[in-house]
Amino acid sequence: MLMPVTVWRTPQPSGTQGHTCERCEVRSDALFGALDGAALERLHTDIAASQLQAEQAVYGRGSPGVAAYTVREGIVRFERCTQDGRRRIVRLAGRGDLVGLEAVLAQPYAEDAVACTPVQLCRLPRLLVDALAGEHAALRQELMRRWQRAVEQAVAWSAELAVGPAPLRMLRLLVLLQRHADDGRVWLPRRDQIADMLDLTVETASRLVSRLRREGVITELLPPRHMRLDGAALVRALAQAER
Amino acid sequence: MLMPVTVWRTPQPSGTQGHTCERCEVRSDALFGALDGAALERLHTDIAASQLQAEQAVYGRGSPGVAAYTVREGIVRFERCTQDGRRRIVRLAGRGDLVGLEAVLAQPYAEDAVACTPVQLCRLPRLLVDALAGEHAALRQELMRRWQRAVEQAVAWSAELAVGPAPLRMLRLLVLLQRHADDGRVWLPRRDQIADMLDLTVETASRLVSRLRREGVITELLPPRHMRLDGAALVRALAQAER
DNA sequence: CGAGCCGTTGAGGGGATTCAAGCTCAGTGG
DNA sequence: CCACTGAGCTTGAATCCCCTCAACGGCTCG
Repeated sequence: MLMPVTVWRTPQPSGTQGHTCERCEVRSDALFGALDGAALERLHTDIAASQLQAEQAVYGRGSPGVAAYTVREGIVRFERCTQDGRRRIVRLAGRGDLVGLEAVLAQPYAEDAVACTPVQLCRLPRLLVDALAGEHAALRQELMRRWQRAVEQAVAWSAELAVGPAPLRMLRLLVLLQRHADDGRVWLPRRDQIADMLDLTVETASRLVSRLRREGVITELLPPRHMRLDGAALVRALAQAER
Repeated sequence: MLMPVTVWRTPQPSGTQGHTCERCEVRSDALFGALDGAALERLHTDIAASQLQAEQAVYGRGSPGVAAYTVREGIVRFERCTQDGRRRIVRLAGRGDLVGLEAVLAQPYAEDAVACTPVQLCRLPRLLVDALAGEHAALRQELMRRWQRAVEQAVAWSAELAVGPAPLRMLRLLVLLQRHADDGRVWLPRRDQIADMLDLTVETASRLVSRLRREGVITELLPPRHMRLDGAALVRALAQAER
């Protein structure tokens, strides 16, 4: 099943292989930011950069974890199904985030990971990460920090997006999406995706978006799935909704 | 503020210091299960066992993380406050779980951790864990596994307990509590705590418990905060609620 | 006893869902 | 060219679930 290519402002990668980790634009955020030049030199020949279109899978729940991925550009979502078969979106990852950490433990992936926008990734094979972690204590430290961050994001998701009245949850989602903004253009999920993030029905999600559009908080852009956010109006709406 | 001591069936520790990690009843589940006898010997003189009453704090959000804790007995909850000041319970830990992992990274604790029942803990100072982790790769591996488990539990909480109709969420909570059962006696949280776990009001929580009691799923025991669960009835109720 | 905490139950209202219809837009094939 | 189709989104009306507000009972403790 092939998805239509949505136009999205992403810098083109110089190739699937030819970038150097030393000059990586997300190096300071990324896992290997902790390493020195020599280790990086050895490293970047083993790392493959890949690019995915929106709605393509990064990996699937249950498949053997052979690599983790650094998100260089774009947004990735984590999906899971409840026991009664309804899909739930449980977390988002953006630029600089590390996804599929369980691969480092040689465990199968715990969730489905899917690209929300066109996405650029760096593939970090387990064996490579293992080898480097054996030598570099700083890398081990950084790995553990990543895990801790994942815990905090998961907890924040359930403490912020899963509770309270629907309009408030929607506003909090907008705040989160704004953090992944690309030069003022913010990703606006499809209505059924919003519904699966906030535990709503498509209809309610649609009503909420419509209201925010009328109030000027959201301005939908072309192509679809893009918006501009009025930060001030968002803050105002939040302050009012939290009372 | 001192809490009344509720009677709860817990094996008494032999002392605050004198246990040997080698014979620890949770060793196979615990962090240091990965270590050999010699390392354990050196270890157990540095580890302090402590006992908390129900509702006593293990640690508080923001305070400097100087130690992680292994739960030897009892249940610990993690609390957090939303921006609008309402309390939320975001996760539970039980026998064999490791809490306060962020201390290993010398980070402040991310949440409040509070004993739900009388609790026995082993205190693992950061410096000790750091030192051992430097020497033993197996321990590092186990630490990372713990982090991964924490992520999965946090995700499961928001995917299972935070979504769907209230009766269903309540039943799923019972399933979770059952896993922490102590010889058939299951901890039954106070109504306001149930409310903070499932994002309900106290009244709704009370109504749900009452209904389950009438239906025979729950039998409340003395002293308060104890119950017996009818597993078969629970499964039946779940099957019906998930349709 | 009175006060306060914890739990329970009822009545009423509001917010989200359900059910239903209709819209726009892109792709398809006559 | 245009009818037809399906996906995504929107809107309305009716229903239902959970919240709000309120009162009350049991219990412990000062």
